[in-house]
Amino acid sequence: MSEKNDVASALVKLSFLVQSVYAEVSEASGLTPQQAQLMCVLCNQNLGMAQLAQTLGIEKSSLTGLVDRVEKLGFVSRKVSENDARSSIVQLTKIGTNVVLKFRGEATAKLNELVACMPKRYRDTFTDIAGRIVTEHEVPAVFNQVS
Amino acid sequence: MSEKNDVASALVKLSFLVQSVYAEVSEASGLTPQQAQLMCVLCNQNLGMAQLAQTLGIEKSSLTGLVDRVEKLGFVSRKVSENDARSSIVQLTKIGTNVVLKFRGEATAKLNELVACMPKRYRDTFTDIAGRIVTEHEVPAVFNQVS
DNA sequence: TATTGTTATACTCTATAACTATA
DNA sequence: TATAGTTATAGAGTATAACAATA
Repeated sequence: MSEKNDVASALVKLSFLVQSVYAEVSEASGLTPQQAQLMCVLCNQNLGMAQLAQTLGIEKSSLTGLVDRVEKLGFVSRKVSENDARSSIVQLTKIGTNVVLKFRGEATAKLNELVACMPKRYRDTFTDIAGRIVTEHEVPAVFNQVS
Repeated sequence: MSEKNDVASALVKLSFLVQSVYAEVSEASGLTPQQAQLMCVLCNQNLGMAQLAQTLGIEKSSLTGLVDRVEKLGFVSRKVSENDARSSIVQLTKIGTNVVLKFRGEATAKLNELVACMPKRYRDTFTDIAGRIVTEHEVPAVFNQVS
């Protein structure tokens, strides 16, 4: 008995497929997926380490090294908060902004290719349903808009 | 301009949501996601290290440690191939089989919950479309059937 | 000589616990 | 005392390069 019609199986396979695209495009930008995710979060907002860790769903101590490495690449920088001398605000650099925009563009293109084989009507339906699923659950910020 | 209707964005968010469920259920079984994936692949077939590495998309040298750790947990075992003395065949142990079946059951349940809020008609449509997407692309084996 | 698998080494990501500095 | 962030330490996952054993 095949399970091609099993929702769970479809979700898992699809998610691994998308993750592989995400990883591939990250690498093409010289980033790990986690670094790309970090930079995507910072597209919209400059955040302190604590907020950033919470947004990414990792410990502050884990974030320290992650930011260190991306900072060493020159894509983000820390600045001391004006309101609170304890707080480090992390922000994209000029180069970092370009890198993440390129990343987002390429990822979007590759993901669109993934569904390009389907009729538009199907794509719209799929997008609608997928959108409903994610809006009804807590989803980590991973692909923020530059708005 | 919101991008709720953007396919790429929906795909990424959905994939991270599914990955978080996969990770959560793995942990509940005392496994890392990679260990769970390894065991899922072995549900259907006993494989040599080279084939297993290829299936998982990692280097043989990376697989050595991964199998070591799962073997230490008692969930898989290596046996020398009868045809080729160089080859180690990896197989699930009795306990390992129970663990992976439990993992699969819980993951399936949690993933079904994810779409439980949607009318059946929508779920079926979504499953159909997602199934088409993955069948038209190379998807790593991550949720094999026990058949 | 080619293939199978392991070892050595290095790096990224992650967590927990302990710490410093500031509020 | 509580919060922001870092450091120390440990372990998992990964890759590359070099190696041993077998085909």
